[in-house]
Amino acid sequence: MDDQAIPLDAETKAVEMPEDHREELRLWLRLLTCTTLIEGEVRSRLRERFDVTLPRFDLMAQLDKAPDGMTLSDLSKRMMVSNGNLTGLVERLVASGHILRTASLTDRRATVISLTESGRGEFRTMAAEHELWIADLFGDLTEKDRSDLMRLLGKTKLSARRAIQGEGQ
Amino acid sequence: MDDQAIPLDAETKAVEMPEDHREELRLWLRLLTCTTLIEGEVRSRLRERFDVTLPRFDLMAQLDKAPDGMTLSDLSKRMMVSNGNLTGLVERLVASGHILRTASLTDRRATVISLTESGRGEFRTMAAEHELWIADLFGDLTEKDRSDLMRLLGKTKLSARRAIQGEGQ
DNA sequence: GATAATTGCTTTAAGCTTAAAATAACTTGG
DNA sequence: CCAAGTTATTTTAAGCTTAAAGCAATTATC
Repeated sequence: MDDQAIPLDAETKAVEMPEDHREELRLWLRLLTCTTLIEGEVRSRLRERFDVTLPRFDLMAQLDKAPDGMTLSDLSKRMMVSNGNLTGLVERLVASGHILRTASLTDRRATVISLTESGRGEFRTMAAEHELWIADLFGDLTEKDRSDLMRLLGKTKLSARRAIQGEGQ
Repeated sequence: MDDQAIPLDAETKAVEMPEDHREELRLWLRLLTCTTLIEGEVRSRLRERFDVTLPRFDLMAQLDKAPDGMTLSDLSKRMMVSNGNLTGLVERLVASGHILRTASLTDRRATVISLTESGRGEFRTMAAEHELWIADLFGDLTEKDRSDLMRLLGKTKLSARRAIQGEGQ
């Protein structure tokens, strides 16, 4: 920690100098800005157009991909939200008739959640329009931009997972 | 909606066929996943390490960049959150001694928010460590990856803004 | 088969977030 | 000046979100 009087050569500097990571920070902030911007717009359009919240839409989107339903734990992992969060969300969606709870046949702790007929219908209608919004929001990117971005985000995802997994050691 | 018997050539198809935009949708979901993943990790480290929430940290980060303080409206725009949201957040940060409210000299409606001495000190300590976390989370990306990603996200940001601005017409 | 550890879910308390409505202060155009 | 419109902020109601604690059911281990 105490700086020696002896001057450091470039190589030593590269190793010893505390690098600044402002570039990564700016990258993170831009990533966050993009997401917040798009998410906010989608949220507001879902509300205006269908009077539905984003979390509700997200939950239904997961269920639409699982014709036989999913347990709360599966949903929790897929949606990356806490278990307790889902309890309330599911409650409200059951109350509004969009989803159904059934006791699991194989595990008496678990409940299986699935879309009702009308829930699925409503979701599909919203999803079709939602897809167009997304296409428009990303509309100025070329095909190549999109595939490059996809690849780089894939790499980012892996990097983050590595950093997160690695910490517990 | 009724399909004609006459087969469409490729060009006509490209124009008339309702394109599917699953690619853009997957891109959006991946963007969201990356952000959620990183944001969740940062949130949890801030809590464990400094017992502070992400919104509090974000607010202080804005203030640290504005030595003379900012009004609530400025903060609201920068942080992309609602005005009402800030009222409560600011209240709690004042209560904990991190920030200060002063009446604006030029506008009696407005209040100027700024960091206290200790608030700034605490923030800088957290920010230094936070920067290392981010560097680590993005650590598997090369210099080129990062600059490519930065550029593509910049393009995405502009595209989204265009789509959002354009809607009001 | 009994004990221990894990898993699935709910509850709780606290805080975050939004949209919408309300209040107060400022600005602008006659 | 003054009415009309805008801007800065707060309040409200509803819902979202998390972490942590707790309970019940399952799985693993001996």
